[in-house]
Amino acid sequence: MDVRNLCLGILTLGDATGYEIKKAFQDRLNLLYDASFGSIYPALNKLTEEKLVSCRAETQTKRPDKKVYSITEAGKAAFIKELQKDPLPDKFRSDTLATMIFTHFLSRDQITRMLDEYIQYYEENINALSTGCDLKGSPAEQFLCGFGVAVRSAAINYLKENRHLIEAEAQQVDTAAE
Amino acid sequence: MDVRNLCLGILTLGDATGYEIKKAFQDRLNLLYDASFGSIYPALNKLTEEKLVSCRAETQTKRPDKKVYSITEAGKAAFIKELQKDPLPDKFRSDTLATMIFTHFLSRDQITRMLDEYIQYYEENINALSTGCDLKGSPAEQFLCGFGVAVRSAAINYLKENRHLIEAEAQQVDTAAE
DNA sequence: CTGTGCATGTAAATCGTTACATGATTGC
DNA sequence: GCAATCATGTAACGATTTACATGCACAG
Repeated sequence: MDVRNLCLGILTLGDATGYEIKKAFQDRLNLLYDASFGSIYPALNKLTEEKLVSCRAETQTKRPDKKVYSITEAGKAAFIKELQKDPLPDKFRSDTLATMIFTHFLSRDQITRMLDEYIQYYEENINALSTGCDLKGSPAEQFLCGFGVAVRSAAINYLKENRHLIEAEAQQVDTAAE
Repeated sequence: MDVRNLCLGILTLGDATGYEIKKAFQDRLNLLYDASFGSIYPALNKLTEEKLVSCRAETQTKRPDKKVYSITEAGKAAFIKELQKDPLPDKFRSDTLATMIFTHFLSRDQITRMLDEYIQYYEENINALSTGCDLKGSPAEQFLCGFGVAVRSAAINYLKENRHLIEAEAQQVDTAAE
């Protein structure tokens, strides 16, 4: 699923402008996928060319003109076909966790700070998910929200309960260096 | 942290060939970062140019020649400097979860199959982590392993306990369609 | 006799972000 | 006055993957 197909998917939920699609990426696909204007607008132009979406211009007096996109029947069919494909495996990349392999090069304070910030980062994630999903959203979206919260809560718990394992290690290094 | 710096980091743990570094990505950075030969070899050549690693050729009779890389003092310093930087935020992208937003386009069987495969995928992840981290590895690596297992276990639990939320939804659609 | 492991590398293609370009409006 | 929101787009750049190119050894 690339930006192109996700734009198509978002348009199955209702007409939208490129700007609104970008917001949908932030709201509905929150923490799951992000896309910049630099990828959304070209995708939308290409989809229009291929007749998978149609576009009507709305002139506005006090704002720049809008281009409102709607998915076509052909677009809907293409998207449903895309959904049939086997999903690609998840991709996860964490700078913080990769750094932790090399904690022996860091001071205890640095490790502590890194862990604190990582925990805080996950807590912010949870807040963003909770406020974004309370009440509003389809059952599927609530399910996904709950998933995000469950996984991040587990991460926080693990970090809090086991951080001493790598902090203690650094302590020893500090002591040994004296 | 790009491939370049991770190669440097892996070389702080001992000399290695490009081929062995690739394996280290799979073993030590398992599920955290992957890199292909197409990125490792050019990175190693560049690092050699910059004198951050040194390279000695080992001719082998029954195998192609090896190039064994060692990190230099300058390389070690550069890597430690890199570690001081604020880590970039995590990146997570899941095709499967993104697909789930659009479960209303899928049949109940498809949803069930997708969930089964996703759970199985996480279970395989956990097996890979467990076998890879039992006994061997530094405390930091064991900590990371434990983290991976904790997070994935939570994911599996959530999926098992809440899958009915999106499966039930599909049921209703099927029934309504009759 | 076929697949897997060892071993290195290049070039093209992919997919995306960042920065740039433009400009009005509204809230603090 | 300054930041944020609305609104669209292009071009350059970046990082990495994929496919290609080559080749021997060993196990099943």
